[in-house]
Amino acid sequence: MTVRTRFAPSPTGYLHVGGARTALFSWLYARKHGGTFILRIEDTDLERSTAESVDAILQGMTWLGLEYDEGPFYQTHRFPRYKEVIQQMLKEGQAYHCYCSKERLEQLRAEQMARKEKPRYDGKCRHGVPNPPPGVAPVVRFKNPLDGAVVVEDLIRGRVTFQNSELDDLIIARGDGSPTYNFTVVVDDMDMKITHVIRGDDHLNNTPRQMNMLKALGFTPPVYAHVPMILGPDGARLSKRHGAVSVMQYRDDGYLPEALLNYLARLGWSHGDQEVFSIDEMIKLFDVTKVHSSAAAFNPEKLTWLNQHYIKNNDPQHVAHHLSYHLGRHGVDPAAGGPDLVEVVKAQRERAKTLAEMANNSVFFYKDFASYDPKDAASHLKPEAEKPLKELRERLTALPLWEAQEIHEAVTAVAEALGLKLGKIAQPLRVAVAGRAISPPIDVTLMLVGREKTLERLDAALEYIRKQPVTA
RNA sequence: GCUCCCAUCGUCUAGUGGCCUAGGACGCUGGCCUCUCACGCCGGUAACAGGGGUUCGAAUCCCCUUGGGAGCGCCA
Repeated sequence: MTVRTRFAPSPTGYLHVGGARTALFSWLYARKHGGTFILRIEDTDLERSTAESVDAILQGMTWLGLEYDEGPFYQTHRFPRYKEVIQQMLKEGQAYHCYCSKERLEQLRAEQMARKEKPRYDGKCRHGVPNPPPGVAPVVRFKNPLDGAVVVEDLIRGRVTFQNSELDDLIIARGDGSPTYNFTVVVDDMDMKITHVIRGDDHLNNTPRQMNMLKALGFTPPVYAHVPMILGPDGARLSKRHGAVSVMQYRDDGYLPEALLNYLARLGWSHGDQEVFSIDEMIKLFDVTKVHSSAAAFNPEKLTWLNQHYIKNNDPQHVAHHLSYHLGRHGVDPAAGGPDLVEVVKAQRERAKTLAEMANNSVFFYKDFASYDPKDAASHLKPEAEKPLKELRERLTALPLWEAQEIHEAVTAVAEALGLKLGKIAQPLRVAVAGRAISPPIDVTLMLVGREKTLERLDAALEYIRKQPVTA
């Protein structure tokens, strides 16, 4: 039997990290077993579904690299099929028309709540309605078994038993004939021959109903795995007020997709003490069976640590590709001139936790800065820096080769000649060239900035120093 | 309220009856390295929710309590 998994988001917003995690788990499961991963858009809620959300979800999946083998299938395109199955169930007596008004249902619920009972449909129309009230468009309800139990052998939760007496006859088609969620899921999982349903555990309580319908339709239910939800750092359900929950927000904040994937996989799951997993390792080692059954809190610091790890250790070429997107947001096109981006990545990779940070710290390689960092200029571009900088300017101008090694020698030579510590000269130089006291090693920095720009900025700094009012 | 689920450092986790004076990682923190910022390296901090059992022996098995979560829609 070929494994077939699916990710079935409803397009009512962006792809959030919780959805990304269940998508990842489904994808991993399919890849691990040489199966098929299907994307299905559950857009039956016409009110809330939007085309923009579909795009956002697709974009998120693409950025993460979770490519699907089939789909996207849209439930709104499948209404004829749902109608067909509803007719069939009606004909076979597995479903029935219910004429109860919303008012009666509401009252019923209120009464049951008042009696401290679990609110549920009382089955009034289950055995037929002799005189249907005129003008009422009936809904269709599934005839749930009255007794017995449904046992879910959940890959993560283990055996979970539900008594049928706890379940009521759910509505599978609305008054206007449109199918409801729990029903479309059943038909789709059946038609798409889904073998493993990996989804959020908010669906665990829906599972027995879905299994009952599947059985009524003569289909063997798939294997289920309900993954616990993600909590915010404060232990409450992860939501917007915790900050970034959208996958694309993480891209814009400077995270690498593999870092997010690694973090998400490791959240609620582990393989011994291993923290870092390449995609291939995840496919090989990930075991949905070993996912914790308790909810896990999202820890942004650890994600950031992983991101830093990947920035530092991934192929610089790959990092550069993602970095150029962030430089673009600063109005810089690294392909249009300036130092080789890959070299910039190599110089910066150990000093950035995110690509947004790296981009921010790298624009000076490509673009002149408008002003110095005030504090750094005040502490380093002082009169006493004038002499070493002038001296340095001469040596740099005379350098036969513009290489880090030569530059380094020139800088140390000036320091020695003037009896200064390296920092006394490297820092003013750094501020002159980078605009502030933070940059890669000074020789590498100058090398990347280039001789022409370096001398230009050195002159500007000298000029700046001369223009400062002479104070103590 | 009812049904279902969950419970090891602040967080993610290892642990499946003796290897546990509970291990790793993030974070925080002391130190080293150092031209800045960092990286790196060495060290420290901190947990089995509580109570009963079972057992020679329990973080590991059972029960209760407490605490948390989800579901109970003509939403998905």
